[in-house]
Amino acid sequence: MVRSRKESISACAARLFRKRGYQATSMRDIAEAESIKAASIYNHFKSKQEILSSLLLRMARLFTQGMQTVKTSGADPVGQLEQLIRLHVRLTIEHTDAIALIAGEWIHLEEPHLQEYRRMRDSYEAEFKEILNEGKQQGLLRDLATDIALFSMLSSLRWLYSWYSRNRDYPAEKLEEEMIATLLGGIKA
Amino acid sequence: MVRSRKESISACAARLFRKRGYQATSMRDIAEAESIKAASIYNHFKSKQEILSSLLLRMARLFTQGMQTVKTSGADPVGQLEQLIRLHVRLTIEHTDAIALIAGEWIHLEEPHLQEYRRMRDSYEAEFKEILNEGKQQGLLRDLATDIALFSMLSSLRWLYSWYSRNRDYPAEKLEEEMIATLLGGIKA
DNA sequence: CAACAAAACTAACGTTTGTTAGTTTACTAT
DNA sequence: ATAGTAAACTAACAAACGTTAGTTTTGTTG
Repeated sequence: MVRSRKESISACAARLFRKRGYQATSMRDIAEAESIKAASIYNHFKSKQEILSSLLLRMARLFTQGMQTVKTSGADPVGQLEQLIRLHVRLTIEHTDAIALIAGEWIHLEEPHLQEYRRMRDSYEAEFKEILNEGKQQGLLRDLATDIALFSMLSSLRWLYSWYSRNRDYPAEKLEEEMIATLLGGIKA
Repeated sequence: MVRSRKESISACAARLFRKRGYQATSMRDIAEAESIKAASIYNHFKSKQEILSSLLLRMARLFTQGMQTVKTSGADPVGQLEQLIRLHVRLTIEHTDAIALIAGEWIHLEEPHLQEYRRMRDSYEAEFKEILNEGKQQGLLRDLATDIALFSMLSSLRWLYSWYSRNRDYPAEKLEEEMIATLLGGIKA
């Protein structure tokens, strides 16, 4: 499989943005890692900002699509939560660098990308919360402060990239099961 | 209570570093927010880097001291975990901006501060893990992958500042109890 | 082989940045 | 009052940044 120069720049930028931060990574840094000159990047991206926004919005779209799949799966709330955990684990493994940017680097998005990103993130979290509430209502989840449970789950899932980076040999399947046990074990009725 | 200019600059920088990131915050930004000129900051700090490192190392020291208090308290492992959760909640409430920097901005620390920060963080996490292992050994905690449970708890605690910023009116006492229920509920035997 | 487009290059621009040097103002202690 | 220190100021520099313009190389297509 041949990876286009554009994709290669994207992956490279994701790695550097993650390691040093968006602002601390210069176009010259990215170019050097690609063995080209900074000006050449502008044949593929119209700005540094576009590199960041394309990375973040792609991840946001993958999560949004994943949520749609889960909600139309017909599973009960607990089953849906399991599917969401698997979604996070898989995206984390497949896009470790890009997903790391979700934790902090999204603040460097400029308009109109920032608004779009926030909208998708907020929708995702709202739908996640809905599933938790439904589970509680159906008696499948024990009584708990929904927004604290939500924030707690999302924190762990958001941070997973960091743990996975230090444990790359951990089998995906096993990681999914452990995450489900850890995150759902405490809230199931 | 009079807050010295130095403390005022620290608090101001923490707020800006959190909002825009360390690299994206200029000395002129901090100065303007303090209604002084950038050069005047150098009467209180010898560099921008020193502002960041003083903020982060202070928080690291507070956590290290808290851990020491907990370990010498004589409580059983579950009691110690409860105390640690309370520690995180309190420090989060008292130092919301500075604690937010722990999530991502520490990567901008330069040597030798970076090494010192990492050492304290790693020690803290190792001692946290020890308590989990002891709890498991004493049959107080159910069987689980210790490092995944550890990472999951720390993720939630690290992210707490974000939730708290959107829910500043939530009573501290109640937040402590909810966090204990959510984080320990799933792992107690 | 000729023609064209894609993608690399060199060179330079205007800004912004952290920091320094030197000077002036404000406050405090004798 | 005066001396001395702390903390503000003005002015400037050298480096690094994102980006642009214009040119050359590379690769493909008729």
